[in-house]
Amino acid sequence: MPVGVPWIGWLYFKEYARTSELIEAGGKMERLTRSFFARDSARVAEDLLGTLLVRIWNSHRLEGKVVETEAYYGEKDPPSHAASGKTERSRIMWSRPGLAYVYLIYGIHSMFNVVTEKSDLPGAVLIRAVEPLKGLKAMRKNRGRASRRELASGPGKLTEAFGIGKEENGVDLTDSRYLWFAGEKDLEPERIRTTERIGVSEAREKKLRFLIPDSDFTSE
DNA sequence: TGTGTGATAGTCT
DNA sequence: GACTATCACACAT
Repeated sequence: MPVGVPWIGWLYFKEYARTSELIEAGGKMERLTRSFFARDSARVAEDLLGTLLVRIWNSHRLEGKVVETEAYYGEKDPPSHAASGKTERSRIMWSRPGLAYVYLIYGIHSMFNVVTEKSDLPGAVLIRAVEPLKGLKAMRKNRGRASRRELASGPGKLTEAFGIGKEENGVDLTDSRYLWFAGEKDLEPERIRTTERIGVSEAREKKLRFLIPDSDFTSE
């Protein structure tokens, strides 16, 4: 047997144990389950505010409080990727609720969404900003020397800080060891402001952007 | 700069 | 006609 094999096994075990340790570090927060996401997109977007985005990245546990989201629907929602039917990229919006939908915009920025609604009904919620709580050092490794406010106060910044890219597309957030949402059983409902979505030219009348108005960590 | 779309052209049958 | 490949172009949660 090659000398390297036991080493690789040992490293793998160490990494597994370290990840398990990081997963356990959540305290009283419980992972959000499929039924949470299998609802109307706007309700999910609203209820995600105040929950925790948890990411295990490079043996670090990163946490951020969700402070800004946007809801997207299907055929009758022109700005949605699902509006023009299934494509190679957007087909995941029809899949199981609770999966991550990550796509590239402007060829550079990854956008992190979670699939909503019942299976076969397209829908998603874009996570637009989080308040960095844990793992700020690791986030700065990804983002450079950014202030706490600047680390994740926008959809592209957030994915960069949390190391979320196209590899995370299709990840089951109700099941993954590396990426999920968590919330307390009876989370105080947040004070919420609704506005029109950012960067959409159609369906402006729909107020489908949700944010915590007194947070310093939204994209405004 | 990746993705989707529409135009055009080529191949199969 | 059906299907595929290539390309130019517009535009982007």
